[in-house]
Amino acid sequence: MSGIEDVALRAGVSKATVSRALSGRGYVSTITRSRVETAANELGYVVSSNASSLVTGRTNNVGVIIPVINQWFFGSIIEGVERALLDRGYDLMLYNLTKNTEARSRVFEYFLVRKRVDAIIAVTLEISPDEAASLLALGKPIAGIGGPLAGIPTLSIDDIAAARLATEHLIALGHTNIMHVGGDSAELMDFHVHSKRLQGFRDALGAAGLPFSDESYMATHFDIPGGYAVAKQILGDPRRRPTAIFAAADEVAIGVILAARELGISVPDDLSVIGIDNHPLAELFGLTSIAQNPAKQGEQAVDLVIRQLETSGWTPPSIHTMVPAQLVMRSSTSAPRTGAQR
Amino acid sequence: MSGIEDVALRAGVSKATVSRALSGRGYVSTITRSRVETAANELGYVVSSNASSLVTGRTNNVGVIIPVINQWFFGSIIEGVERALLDRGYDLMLYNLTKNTEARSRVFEYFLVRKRVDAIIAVTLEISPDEAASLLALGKPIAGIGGPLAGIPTLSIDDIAAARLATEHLIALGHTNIMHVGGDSAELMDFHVHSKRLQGFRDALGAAGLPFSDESYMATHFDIPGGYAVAKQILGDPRRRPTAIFAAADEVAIGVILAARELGISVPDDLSVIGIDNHPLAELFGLTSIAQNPAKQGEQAVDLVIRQLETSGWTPPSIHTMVPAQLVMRSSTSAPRTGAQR
DNA sequence: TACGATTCTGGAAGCGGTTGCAGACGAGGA
DNA sequence: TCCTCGTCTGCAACCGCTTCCAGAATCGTA
Repeated sequence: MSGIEDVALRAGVSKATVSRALSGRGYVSTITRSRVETAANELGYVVSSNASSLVTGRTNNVGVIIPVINQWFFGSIIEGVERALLDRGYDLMLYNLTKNTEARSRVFEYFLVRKRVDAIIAVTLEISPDEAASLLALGKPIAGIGGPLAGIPTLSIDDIAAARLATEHLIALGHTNIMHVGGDSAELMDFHVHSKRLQGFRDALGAAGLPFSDESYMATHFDIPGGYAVAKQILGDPRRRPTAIFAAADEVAIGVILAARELGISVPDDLSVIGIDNHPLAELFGLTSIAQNPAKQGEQAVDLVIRQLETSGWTPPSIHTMVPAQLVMRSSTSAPRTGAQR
Repeated sequence: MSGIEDVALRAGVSKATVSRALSGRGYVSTITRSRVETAANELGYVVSSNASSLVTGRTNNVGVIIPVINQWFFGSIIEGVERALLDRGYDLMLYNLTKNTEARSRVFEYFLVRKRVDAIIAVTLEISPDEAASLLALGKPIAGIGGPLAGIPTLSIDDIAAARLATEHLIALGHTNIMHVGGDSAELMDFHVHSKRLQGFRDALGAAGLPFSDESYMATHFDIPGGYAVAKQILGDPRRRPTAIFAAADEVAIGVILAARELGISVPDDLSVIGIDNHPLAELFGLTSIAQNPAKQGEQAVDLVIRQLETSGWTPPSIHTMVPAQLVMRSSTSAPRTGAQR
């Protein structure tokens, strides 16, 4: 474990020069720089980031707060964030913020405060005003992925538009009896997502002059079993059965398809299904979907905070950025069977 | 941003005493301690972990190296590790080590070296001897989840026994024509897993006097589409069709079930299917499985490294620990249709 | 009452870097 | 030739905490 002093000795220069040579700051002649570099290599020297941080005030760490890890959307975000951070030489500190208030407050009151991160990325966090305030109070660059967050620059697809797009696709195919299966507000995901996708659904129906009633919408868990369970209910009664279902997430849509198959309901002949996400399993189920790219959103969030960190005075151009989402057509949607409904 | 000096002033004591009071090390009278504590609270003081680390040499960070994030098994491990670490006051630094050699060597040569972590947890890493050596050379506590790793204490289920258990379950039901669908060695997962599960399968067949041939085994991607694709091939030819399939992971098994359903093959009447993991989706598909608990394995790995960190001289009792795995019976396995075979 | 053992506290020396400052040097312009 | 300016380097002062050491106060016991 050699220190900077050893390198200085071996290179025949002072600590200050070693520091300048290795960090690339200040004047160092090329000859000296290379002497220092070889000395450092020979000794296997590597700067103590602690000592360095202590004086510079920079940790080269970014904290990531995320409500779930084990779900495609969130896992992809982490992957994107991790890759982007490491590319830029930053380390990623992961905080899994579950609803469990004990662990939760600990993150806010203990972990985030200790001057260990330069910036924070908050992922679809349903946080209280108090918590948002305490994040802001840290005075560090923050970016969020997900719905608008008080005072924090965020990034997400336009959930309303995506839901409208999905619904319009069904309407364009000729469907008039469409149901929406959305997320349960008790879930960990930012509630904005659920309400916005419902909103987009309603908007599209309204624009097409189609009615919306309590029967047009059901909430469930945001996963395959959730979609399956609710579809079993919805599809059980043939008289009320819609000709199309817009699920707020692909996992839910896949659950719907599985339930339909079990009930002998043909997709898309008897029932069209569309989801949002373009989940890796969508291909296998031929699921039509609205594609979004969480890994890329993660990278963009990293951009947002790193840019604030590295170009002083820079602030994000807008408080909420919408990233694009497009329709990916597959075989789970088609025109309704003629005469089946109306 | 008040420092320890400010607290000392306000409490009317020296920096040394503040340090002792707040860290709980050394003698401090209760009255002084409480004065220091209120002063610290009033100022919103929190120690600079950098400064602290610099002198103590401890960072209170643990690095986690993991090949994939977005898969149930790996996501669960991260969740377990994260929870356990935060419980003990450690932060988690995440390194996603993909096959991509560029990013990979960067982790080994740059990130792990910088004295930023006290210990390392390596998850089912297929690492080269060089890489293993460079990990060991850090001189830090290490624990691994997955197959034996040269010189590194590891932790996993007994893959051979688990595979044997699964196969024996099928044999006990009366199956004699059993196929195994395993992982592709090109996958990111530690290759030991694949070969061991195959080994357990062969052992069980052998013990029951059943033949094993090249036709008894196929490899595929370790996910639902992988299982689906290979099952389409296997089940396509009725004459060669086995009465039971042991899939090396539940995701693969679910792919098999989906393929069987599409081909009109009844599970379990025409085909029994068993997997390993007890994946959350196993319930939905009625999948019989060998249950393991990756989150708990994560916690145990944390135990292993933290214990080494906090009790000097302690080393793990054994180089490789086997954690239990039990059979969970559901509806995807049953006796073969009488007369269907043999 | 005396004395050693314990408890408590402050001074000061680091931990391993970074950076302001000043001096030395060579080059270009007046 | 002299002066100025840009380049290069070392000295030394920190960054904010921990801990060794020594001295003071308190306590228990002979």
